[in-house]
Amino acid sequence: MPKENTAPTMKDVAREAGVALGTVSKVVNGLPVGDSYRVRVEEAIRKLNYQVNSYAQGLKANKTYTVALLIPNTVDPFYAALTYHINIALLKRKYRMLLCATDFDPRQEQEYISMAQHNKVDGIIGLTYNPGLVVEENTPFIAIDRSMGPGIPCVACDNFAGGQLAAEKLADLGCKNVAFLRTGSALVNEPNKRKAGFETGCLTRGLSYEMKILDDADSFDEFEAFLADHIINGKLTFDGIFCVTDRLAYLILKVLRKLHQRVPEDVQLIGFDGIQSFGDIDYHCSTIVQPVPEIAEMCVELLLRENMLVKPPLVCLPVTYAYGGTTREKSEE
Amino acid sequence: MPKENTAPTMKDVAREAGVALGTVSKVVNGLPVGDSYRVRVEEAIRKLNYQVNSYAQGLKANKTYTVALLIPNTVDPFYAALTYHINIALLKRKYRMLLCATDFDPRQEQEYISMAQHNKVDGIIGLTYNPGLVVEENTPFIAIDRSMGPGIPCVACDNFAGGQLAAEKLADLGCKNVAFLRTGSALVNEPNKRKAGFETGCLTRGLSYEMKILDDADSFDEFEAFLADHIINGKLTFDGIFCVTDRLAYLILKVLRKLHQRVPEDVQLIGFDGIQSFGDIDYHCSTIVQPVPEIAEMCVELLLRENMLVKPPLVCLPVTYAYGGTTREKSEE
DNA sequence: TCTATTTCATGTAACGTTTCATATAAATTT
DNA sequence: AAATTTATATGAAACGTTACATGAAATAGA
Repeated sequence: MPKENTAPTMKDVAREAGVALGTVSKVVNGLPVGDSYRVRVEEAIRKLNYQVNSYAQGLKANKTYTVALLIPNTVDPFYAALTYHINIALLKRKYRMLLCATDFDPRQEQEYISMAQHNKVDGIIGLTYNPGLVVEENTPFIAIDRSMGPGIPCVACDNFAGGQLAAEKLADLGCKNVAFLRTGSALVNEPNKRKAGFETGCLTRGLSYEMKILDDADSFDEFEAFLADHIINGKLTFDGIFCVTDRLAYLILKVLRKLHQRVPEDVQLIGFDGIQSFGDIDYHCSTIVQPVPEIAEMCVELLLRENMLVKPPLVCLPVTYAYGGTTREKSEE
Repeated sequence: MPKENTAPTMKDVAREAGVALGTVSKVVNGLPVGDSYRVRVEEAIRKLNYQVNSYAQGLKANKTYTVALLIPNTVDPFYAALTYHINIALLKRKYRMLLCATDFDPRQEQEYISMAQHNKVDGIIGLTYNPGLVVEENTPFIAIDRSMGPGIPCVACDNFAGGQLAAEKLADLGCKNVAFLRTGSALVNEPNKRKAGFETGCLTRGLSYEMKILDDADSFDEFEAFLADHIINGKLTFDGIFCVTDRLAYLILKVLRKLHQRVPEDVQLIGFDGIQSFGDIDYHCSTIVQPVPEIAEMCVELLLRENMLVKPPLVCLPVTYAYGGTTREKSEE
């Protein structure tokens, strides 16, 4: 009779089915077992409502079936979307996700990484900004949006192509004079290629352009000063602006409103990331959309891939453009 | 000499320090040990960079040090905020969080709950809407925003007081004729008290009011029809609107704009939840703010409380009002 | 100085799995 | 029909902990 008030164990199943412990283990793991045995064991499992204890499995196998997600927070919509899709991709493979919100704190980032060496997680998917972060080459680590060094794959959207696409869109929509706006000093990360891509797009399409880069994030005033400087006779000299993130686009939209510039009539605005209001209602702005579900799937696939000898240093996934009200659309596209 | 390529175990520490296994265990768990032993063990721990294997601990103690969070997704900003703060509260107590995104699917909700009975998690914090959900009385479960039955505590903000506060604010700001708008058919949940609270507030302050409740979420057209019906000579008969969520307020704001009603000049709008753009920039609308960090802390505290005999059926946490641009403020408040 | 008592480190068993060497029964060969 | 091979179920050991019974050393009492 199974013990009171406790989940049934393999031993209980073995007793119930009248077979040996090892036989139950084989059935549970899909290894070859005589049919009559298999049937009896399966019946006992159903009767007792048995489920394997994956912590005991992990102890034996020296695996934890847990992957840590290192991410600043889950409140920023882009991080939230990544968290959601990575969680789904992991659960699909019977892995748990240990959520490690680092709040951009280098100390916490390093601490969580040291966990991996201690076999507390089987691997890490990390979106980090701390330039001094040390990840040893043999650590099972997948970096998002940043190359961490040899042997550590990086997954990102095609940031260069995204920048280029933004320039082309603005050109298609009739812009002549455009600007690129950026904040953040994280020069180590892939998203910096957005600038280069935009520049290339502008050159290809003959757009005249200007670049404005600030170290501080959310520095409303400085951008206001910059844009105010480019107003002649009440009219902005730019007819198109590409912001490095949707978050920045949100701020710039407010700046433009304050400066009495109409969007998209006077100036068209394109952001980057594909953030949606309340997670799903509509796009904050016209934007270059990152393929978040695909990025998530790729991170998990790479991390759990058996043959880790084949480690691509960088995987770029394609971006798309989405209309979000801050551009003048030619047609229904 | 410790084994190659493997995290050091207690055995390694014991060998290094020249003490018995049990002594190391005691040191690790802060149990009384002779000073000379403690020093040697601590030194060995530092030298080998040892960390306990909490899966082995859990196996022994029949605990997993893991709590499941059942939540529809992490993309909706309110869910994202809860996820973030619950994660922090759990990590603070050395517990892991298993994120279970249910996507509102009753099958998944029930499946994750059955996990708890199988000792795969030590407890569950759940934000669910499925009315048929079965949670047995002895299950360690804390429900958010919904009473699940006897023995299952519910944590929520003070929804009634929130509704009342919204009515009072609108009255303070000079409204005479107000409306309450709501979507969603989840009549089982605590947030329904927002309506009763608002009604009470209106009666107390002598506001005339109207209630509009739709089953479908996000039914832009129906609300547009409703509000259009209340426009006389181009002017809305309401001078104040209370929306059951910030999400709905976002939609209503669009409806009002379409109907050429100015906010807050013609009509003032108050939402509920305290959602901020991009997680932290500014409030979407003037709103009743839920104390999300406190809700998270309370859920975790209740779930992990030793003496679970003292199970309060319902814990209400206080709400506050925040200005978010959709109300006419008298002063700097 | 010798026994009685206390103190505290030791080492073994157990938690729920998996794996592997062993044993048993069936199938094949001669 | 006896001997050999093959197939496959069995059960013990091990994974890294904790808890408890054991025993050795140190202190106190006479």
